[in-house]
Amino acid sequence: MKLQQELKLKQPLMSDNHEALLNLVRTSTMLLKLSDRFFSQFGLTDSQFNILMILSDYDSDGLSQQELSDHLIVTKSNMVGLVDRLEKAGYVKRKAHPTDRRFYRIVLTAKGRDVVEKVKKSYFEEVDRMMSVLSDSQKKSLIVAMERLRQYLQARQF
Amino acid sequence: MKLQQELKLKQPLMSDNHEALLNLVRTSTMLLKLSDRFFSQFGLTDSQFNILMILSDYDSDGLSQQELSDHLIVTKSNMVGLVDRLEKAGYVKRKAHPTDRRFYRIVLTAKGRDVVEKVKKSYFEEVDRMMSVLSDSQKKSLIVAMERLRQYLQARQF
DNA sequence: ATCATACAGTTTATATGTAAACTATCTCCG
DNA sequence: CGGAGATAGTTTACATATAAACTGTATGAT
Repeated sequence: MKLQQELKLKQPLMSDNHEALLNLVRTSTMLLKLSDRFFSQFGLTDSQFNILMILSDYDSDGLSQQELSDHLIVTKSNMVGLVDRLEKAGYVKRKAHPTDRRFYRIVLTAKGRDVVEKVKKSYFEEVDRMMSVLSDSQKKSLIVAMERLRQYLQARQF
Repeated sequence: MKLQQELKLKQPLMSDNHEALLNLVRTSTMLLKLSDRFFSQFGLTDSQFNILMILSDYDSDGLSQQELSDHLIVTKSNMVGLVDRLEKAGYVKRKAHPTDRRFYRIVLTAKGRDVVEKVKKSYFEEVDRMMSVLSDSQKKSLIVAMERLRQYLQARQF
């Protein structure tokens, strides 16, 4: 649906730029809510799943909380609570760094590895269902445009 | 930048669908953070600005908290705090509905109208700067794809 | 050697967001 | 009329997110 209708605005949107940005943000919000609802079946949140996914890619070495924060682009203060809850649920462990006592190494437990393997599969099926309405070329153009935009925003230090 | 590098993943992403979704969400998050940082200059948040924008489109009649929730796709329980803070800042007022005592009508104060007019102009300039790297046809394709995706997700009741 | 500086993690205060249970009010139907 | 159900807003409990101030640890330069 057109954004002007969705927002029930009396006046048309200001510019293509604003319309593109709002469409982007609004669609992303929708996808995030649907993902979160999907993960709630498994007692997980979107953020928690993403952390488990990244850890499963690194496995035995683990990552520090700071490194996890960098991957997910969240503050390290936010990561404290995220890891707390995952640890409480038994999915990850804080292991002491062998030489540097400032660090933890966050690693998946066996339980955590099981959960992420189970959820990963059905989440990707859900993603396929959600995104199936876009053509291959629409998806490719979208990826190119998003990469270009992020590249630009980073380079210009917005 | 490619997502696989950004996420420092050892393994490539699962599918075009997942790559498209992650690009979308990640770029949106970035734009939201930049917008929020922009609004913080004026002591506002992104959500607060959006509410003021919608109210300025409706003006004297105002909207109920439920209607505002519907516009912004947030729960009515969330709207309570948002309106509380805007009221405390003196930007909006809760006016009693003339006939139905369950409702408020949320209206802009003079101060609220001033703020939104001032911020709106420079925000749209900021949006133009942020989005300027995309070509007109990229923006148009993006808008079309996002509308199509939202339409589909709504129709399929995901 | 020690002292300044940098770095990892935590805490606190604040904002946004959800779901579920609650209160107050309204409306409609028998 | 009067009660059942719908509706608007609130509260509570929780998760996520930031910024800023803090603690503890490591490192490097003088």
